[in-house]
Amino acid sequence: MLDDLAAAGADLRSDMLLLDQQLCFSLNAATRAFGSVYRTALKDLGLTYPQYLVMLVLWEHGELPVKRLGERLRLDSGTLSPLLKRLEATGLVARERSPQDERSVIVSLTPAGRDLRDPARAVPRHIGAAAGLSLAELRTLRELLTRLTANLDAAEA
Amino acid sequence: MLDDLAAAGADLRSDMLLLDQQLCFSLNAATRAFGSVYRTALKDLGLTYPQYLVMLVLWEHGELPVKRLGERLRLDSGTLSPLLKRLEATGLVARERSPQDERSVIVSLTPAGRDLRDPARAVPRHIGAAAGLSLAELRTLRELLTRLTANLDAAEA
DNA sequence: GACGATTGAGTTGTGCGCAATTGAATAGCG
DNA sequence: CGCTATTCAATTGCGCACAACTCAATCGTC
Repeated sequence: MLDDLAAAGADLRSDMLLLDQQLCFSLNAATRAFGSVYRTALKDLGLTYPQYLVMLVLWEHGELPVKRLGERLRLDSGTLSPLLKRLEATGLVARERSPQDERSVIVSLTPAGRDLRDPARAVPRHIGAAAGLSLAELRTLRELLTRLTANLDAAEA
Repeated sequence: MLDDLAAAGADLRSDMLLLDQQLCFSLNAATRAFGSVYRTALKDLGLTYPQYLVMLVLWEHGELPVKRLGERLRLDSGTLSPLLKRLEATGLVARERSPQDERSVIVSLTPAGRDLRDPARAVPRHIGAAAGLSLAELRTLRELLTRLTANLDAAEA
């Protein structure tokens, strides 16, 4: 089959297959390598990588319901609920039912959670250096990943 | 410090910080979106996404020790051992101690595992279509991810 | 206002990912 | 040869991710 296509001079499709397979390897490897560097960088802050991502959103937005947090991070309540309980247990975050809609839970920063923002500023600097890619390359990478995610999510639905 | 740089007309560094933060979001989102599409595509085969990655390596190499499998996939025995036990339980894979070196375990395909390769060929085609990126873009993406991983791993060590 | 449908969090169960540890087999050095 | 150090797989413990489900609150329609 591969020979047939090669013989036809159009191995574009088989290239696509190989690339896709290689892409799933490299995407997974990159995510875990990224996570690994973040993990060591976040160790002093007492945060895991996913917890740090949640804190980033909260530092940006101040407070918001679990639903919005999940949309922003592409995570559902099955993941967020226990994670937020842990963040609450460490005193970084507060959770309370919205008075307007008793179904939703508003997640907000405690003073300790806000105070963590400053020491956390060192983290992306460290990662940026370790990544070793140019600004243009990082931009390209982010843009491709964003489009890939949008396309995949659209195809899924 | 950020102000100093901005005053110098070079917010390249702060751009880097923002980009890095956005990159960790998009990288995570993309990985999970990818995994989600693979999950549904692999449902009929009875494989999870990580199990599929293991099978890909085995389909390519025939058989190899757990160590090599882990190097190829950037996974350690803590992840692979239970995963391989599950693949063994479903009858796709066999595990046996190497006679040359009793420490290492050789993982090989059973006939059922080999037979799964043909129906599995439909999977990357489906993902490639859902990705919605050009061949050139996929190539660029893979290349950037590979370099990113290499750089991060080097920085980690 | 009553009621079925929908929405938002939470829980449970399964599997992945990693750090830390264990234990057995091998390699290397004196 | 004997002893230590290293290597490899497996295990344990913890946290993340997701599917499936529960339950309460809200919305829509009548």
